[in-house]
Amino acid sequence: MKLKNRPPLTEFVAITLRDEIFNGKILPGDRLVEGKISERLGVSRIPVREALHTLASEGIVIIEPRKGAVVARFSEEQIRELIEVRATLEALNARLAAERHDLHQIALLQSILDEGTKLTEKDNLQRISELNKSFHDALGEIGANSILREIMKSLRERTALIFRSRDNDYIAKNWREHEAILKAVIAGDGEMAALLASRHVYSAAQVAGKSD
Amino acid sequence: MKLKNRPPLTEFVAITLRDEIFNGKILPGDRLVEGKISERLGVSRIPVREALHTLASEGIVIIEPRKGAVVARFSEEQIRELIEVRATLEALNARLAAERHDLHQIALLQSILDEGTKLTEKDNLQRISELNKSFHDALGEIGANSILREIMKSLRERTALIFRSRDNDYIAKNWREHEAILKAVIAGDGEMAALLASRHVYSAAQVAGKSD
DNA sequence: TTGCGGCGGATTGGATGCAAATTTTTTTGA
DNA sequence: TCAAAAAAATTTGCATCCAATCCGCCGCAA
Repeated sequence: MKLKNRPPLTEFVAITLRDEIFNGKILPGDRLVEGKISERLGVSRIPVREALHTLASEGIVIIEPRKGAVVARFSEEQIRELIEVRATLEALNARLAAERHDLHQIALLQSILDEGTKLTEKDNLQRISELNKSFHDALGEIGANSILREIMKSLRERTALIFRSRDNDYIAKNWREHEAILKAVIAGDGEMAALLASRHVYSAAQVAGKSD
Repeated sequence: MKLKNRPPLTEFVAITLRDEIFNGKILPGDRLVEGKISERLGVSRIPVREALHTLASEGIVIIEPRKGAVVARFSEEQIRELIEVRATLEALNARLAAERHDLHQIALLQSILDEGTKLTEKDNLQRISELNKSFHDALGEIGANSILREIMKSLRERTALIFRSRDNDYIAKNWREHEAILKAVIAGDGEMAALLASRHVYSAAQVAGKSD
């Protein structure tokens, strides 16, 4: 079969920009000027415009009519709100995963967790960050609610934009919490899984937030 | 004097299409061809494309690269998922509203409900449908979580796309449930408000779903 | 100095045109 | 007769161009 399916430029632009935003090359509040970006990436403004629209729908950039696009900045209030919603949805997802109780997928989750637990000892931050995503992805797949998954993806992206700090203590704590959530899921204890997942979000937010 | 702040055409197109979709002029599964729409509305394809993207981000149309846009159709599975997520978030919002307990805004909500309760007796469907929206909007404002509000807007649009049937019994039942939710909010009983709001979603889904 | 109004560059909104891909129709071959 | 291949017609993706608008700068007057 032919693999002609060339990905649209707009997607390339969206991926590139998302990457630059999450890697800190473009900072919250920075303007995203269509002309500059199109020139830099060697495409016309059209795919850039569409990519900006896509990023806007994901909530990581804000477009104001006739003003242009800027990387989203979140007020303290919005951060609180984001956490609140995300905690609720992570809880829902964890509950669904626990109630579904698919042994095969749980095994996958367990393997991811095992690797992560080992890695916390030699702090390979890059790999752990990947595993962090894998953990959530897998949990989302088990929860098996595509609507939920889509919404949480957007919420995670936005929180990732806010919380970038990662120290070793945090990573270890993070994995202990993941482990606890997994155990509840394995045990089929939906209530517990939900509670832990919710607290996990608040806990992560607290670590990343202003130190007091 | 000067017509500043002229709304972008893309917005006009988006509103028009949304309207046509919700009024059944365009049905789920129908193709949305850029050229046809642009010709029909007397604009170029560019604003149409952007409008389609906007609708896609709201989940009411599906865009496949190089294939075009189609009004979203939902599988039984996706409907179940939609209800599940929406119930959880409506519950969260009701709880937040109850806990917030803003007397001024509660009065507004009460007035909306009073009108609705009267109207159920003379079944003015159009007005009631508007009030239904007002009720949810107001509750969302009291809940005061902008992130949540945005997500629920999208979820409600999608469920509205699915559940169109309205008979008088349903409307009366609907308002009784709204009333119960309101009372819980007024009493500041977050748990109860959450529970009722969640059940309300399932109840509405059941009425609208396949009759058994 | 400070506020105000207009001027010019920068930037977004929208139109048009064309190539590539997709869908539909027609033709062809068993 | 019908399925597969080829051709035609749609339709999308993208580039380029023009108009409308915004923003900062400057001069000017109070």
